[in-house]
Amino acid sequence: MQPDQVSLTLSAIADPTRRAILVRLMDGEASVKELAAPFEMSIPAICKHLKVLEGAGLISRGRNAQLRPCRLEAAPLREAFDWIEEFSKFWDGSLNRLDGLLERLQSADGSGKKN
Amino acid sequence: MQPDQVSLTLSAIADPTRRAILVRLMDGEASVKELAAPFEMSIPAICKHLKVLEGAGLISRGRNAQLRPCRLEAAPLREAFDWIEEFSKFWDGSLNRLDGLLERLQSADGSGKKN
DNA sequence: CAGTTAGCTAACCAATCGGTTAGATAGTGG
DNA sequence: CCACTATCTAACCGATTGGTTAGCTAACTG
Repeated sequence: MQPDQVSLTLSAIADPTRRAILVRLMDGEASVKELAAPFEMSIPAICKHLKVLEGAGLISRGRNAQLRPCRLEAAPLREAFDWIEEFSKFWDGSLNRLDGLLERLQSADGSGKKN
Repeated sequence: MQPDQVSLTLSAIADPTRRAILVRLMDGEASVKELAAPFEMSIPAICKHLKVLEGAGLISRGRNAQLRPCRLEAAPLREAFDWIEEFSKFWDGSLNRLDGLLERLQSADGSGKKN
């Protein structure tokens, strides 16, 4: 059973090395060697991480001479972001986020629906 | 090396079963048996998932007779949410391509500090 | 051309993950 | 006390993960 896109995205960014790579790519394209520089692991290890990121659609690769520059593709993050956001009314404790406020207004307005 | 909290949170919610459990807990507390009901896996498998969620601080457990009710603890999600949010500017527009273009123009224009 | 550089694949390894079954533990209720 | 219910632990298993080294391909460079 192949995993859904949200699972793919979340497990890709669950690794700190891969998160650091994505953060680095916010500054713009980078080659594999450039991406590998800050880490103490081998280039093939970075290649594997890049493959995971590419498999999740979080980066795309170009071609420039013998370089294969990586570019950030943030679109899949949106779905993961939206999933987590559903829980925003449960942190901060007191429903003081806009979402929670709106929900309370709605349920106060309609016929006494839920608790 | 123990993983940081964000990695812990993200890998906990990278699993669809665990995400479904958290969604269920938005409706309120539930026992292990109740949480296990929608799934085709054994109770011990669910126990393991709950242990992962508890280890990430995403649920807390109570005690009520022989029941060990689970309660949603959404606070750790906020950090993960905040991390992803940093990328929001890259997913709504085609801003990232413009950004990359601008950067390439800049580095072509400025001192060739590359590679 | 030969040599160097960038990147990839293959094979291997230990550790972790996600599930199982079997059995232990603890609380409830006749 | 006995039986039942709910939950957890232990031991095991196959698949996946995250890393390694060795060796390959492709493109630039002198």
